[in-house]
Amino acid sequence: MTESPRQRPMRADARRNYERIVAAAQEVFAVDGADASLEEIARRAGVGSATLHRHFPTRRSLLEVVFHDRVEALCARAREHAERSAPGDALIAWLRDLNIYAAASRGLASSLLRDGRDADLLQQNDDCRAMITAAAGELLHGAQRAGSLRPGVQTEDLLTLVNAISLATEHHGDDAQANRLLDLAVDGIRMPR
Amino acid sequence: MTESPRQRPMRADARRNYERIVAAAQEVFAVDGADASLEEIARRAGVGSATLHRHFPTRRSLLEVVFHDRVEALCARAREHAERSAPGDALIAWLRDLNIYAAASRGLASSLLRDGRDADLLQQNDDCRAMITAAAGELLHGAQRAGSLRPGVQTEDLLTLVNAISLATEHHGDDAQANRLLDLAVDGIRMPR
DNA sequence: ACAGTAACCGGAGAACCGCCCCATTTAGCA
DNA sequence: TGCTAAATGGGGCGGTTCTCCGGTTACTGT
Repeated sequence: MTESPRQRPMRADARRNYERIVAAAQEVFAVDGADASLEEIARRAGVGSATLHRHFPTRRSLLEVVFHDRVEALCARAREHAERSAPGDALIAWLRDLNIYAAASRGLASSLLRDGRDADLLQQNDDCRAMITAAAGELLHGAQRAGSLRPGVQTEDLLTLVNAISLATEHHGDDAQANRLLDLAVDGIRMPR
Repeated sequence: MTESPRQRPMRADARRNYERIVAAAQEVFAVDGADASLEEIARRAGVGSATLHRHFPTRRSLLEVVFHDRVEALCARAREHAERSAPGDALIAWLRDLNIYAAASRGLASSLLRDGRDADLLQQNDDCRAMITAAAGELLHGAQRAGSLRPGVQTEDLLTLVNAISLATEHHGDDAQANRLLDLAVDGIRMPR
């Protein structure tokens, strides 16, 4: 769905294969999670593995494209929450959305967020991460201005924490646990004094 | 260090290889993390890969043995905390220990905790997990009796949460972040009302 | 001391994986 | 229509986990 307009408009056959790969990846990732076999994706798309690797040099770049739309939807929800709810509630509600999304994506968000930093190959298409960070940052700012958050909470940390919860729970396939853990993190383990 | 006393006492050569493998695994896991190549471990131990797989049918069973000692030390610290500090503080302090331990172990605790549940092969040697759960459970009970914890906090959830933080941060190699995230989880994201 | 036997070993091989080279095909322009 | 640069994908390489099985070796009972 989302193509990258290079300098030249991309040849018709290239475009066709590109889209086939994305479609296949969508299916396979949904079933096997983000660590699915790229070979299998190529096979199902009916292209050689070399073609897949040419279009998507890294696994991450493929994930990026496959989930661009969903991430966009998620960010749209952030805006909705911001309009509908009080700043503090909006952030919390959206964190819940994010958690559900990540859990449903079988390690995807995890993979997207995880090596955002440690990928030395900077400046690779960080689209999804950037969008999520932006959405989170805005909600967080609002909540902070309204005084609904503990001071010193960083956007980066918040995202990593939610991501951590998804990472740890997705293997259990246990959505309820993911929600419990988020509640725990939101209100804290310790009794407020 | 820790051998499993089967029905028969294990032949001398078997014992020797077993220990060589554990020693090699210790080194290799420390360098490459919990997903290190088993082949490499066998190579370094000077045994065939079949021998490794006979002694340790799963990667997890190897990790189990390699980190038994460290986990024991960690549980000992739990007892120390329980004696020295107020129940609530003891738990929090120990969670910090656990977090540091997990971070230092390069994905080990993660791997140990992660598939504790989803491993269908029940009744495989769950030693480490059991020890940690027991230690955590005791501290948690104490803290709960003293009223220092929010009600409804489960041992399982607590461990998973700390584990999640380690999982998410270890790739950054950023201990400071791990600590910040734990603080966040302990006191909560939201302002107490 | 010396079998005999059961336990143990490890090389080789099957079935995967990601990644890349490069001879071949093909789309689009003139 | 014919030329050229772009795109393709089979097949190879080096890696993984895990298993089979013929050969070796440590223990045991006489």
